[in-house]
Amino acid sequence: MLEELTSKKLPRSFYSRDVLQVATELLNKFLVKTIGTNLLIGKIVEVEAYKGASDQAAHTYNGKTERNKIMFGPAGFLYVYFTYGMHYCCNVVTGNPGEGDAVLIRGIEPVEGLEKMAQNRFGKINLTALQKKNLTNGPAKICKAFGIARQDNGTDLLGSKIFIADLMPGENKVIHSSTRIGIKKSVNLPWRYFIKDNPHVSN
DNA sequence: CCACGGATTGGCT
DNA sequence: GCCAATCCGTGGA
Repeated sequence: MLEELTSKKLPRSFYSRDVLQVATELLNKFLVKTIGTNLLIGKIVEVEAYKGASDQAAHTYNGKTERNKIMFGPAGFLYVYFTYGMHYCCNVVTGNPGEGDAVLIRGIEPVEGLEKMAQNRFGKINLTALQKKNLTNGPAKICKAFGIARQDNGTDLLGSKIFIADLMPGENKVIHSSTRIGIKKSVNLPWRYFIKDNPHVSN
């Protein structure tokens, strides 16, 4: 299982492209986190692109700081930030070093490791229908379920700890786009992408 | 040095 | 539908 996943790991060249291109192509890919011999796997069904130079909503818009420096680094690394005093969200860095572009992962369909995700999110295994629906349909929920936090900021997605794999190449689902959620600047940019009718899309 | 508010969530009205 | 929770990075003084 892990060997097959590893063989389908996305290469650096996948991430080193325009952020909008990477964002749309991250849909239907599989986020993998290894915890010892256990695996957490989920299909990415909703993302948002943030583009440092031209996007006032991007954390990198006003230049490099201690907090956002990973976003200014090379593509294929994880940018994890802490917000609202209690939540973590994770992004995939794209493009060229110095650009400050990244894709926020906002919605995931659980595939493997359901019990571990449930335990991480709600502290129990048997979930109500509502809890199942709310397991990974939001950026901070995903981080909680996957156990992604501060210590994972700057993780190389070409390593073995956290990576993204193309398990079902050619799968052709309908992709929609819209404006982004929860921001107050650059509100009109249509840089949110999601798989139509998938129940694990937020909102 | 300090005040502000955020790429959110969940609980209560 | 509304709002509190809860922290720390950021930017202005």
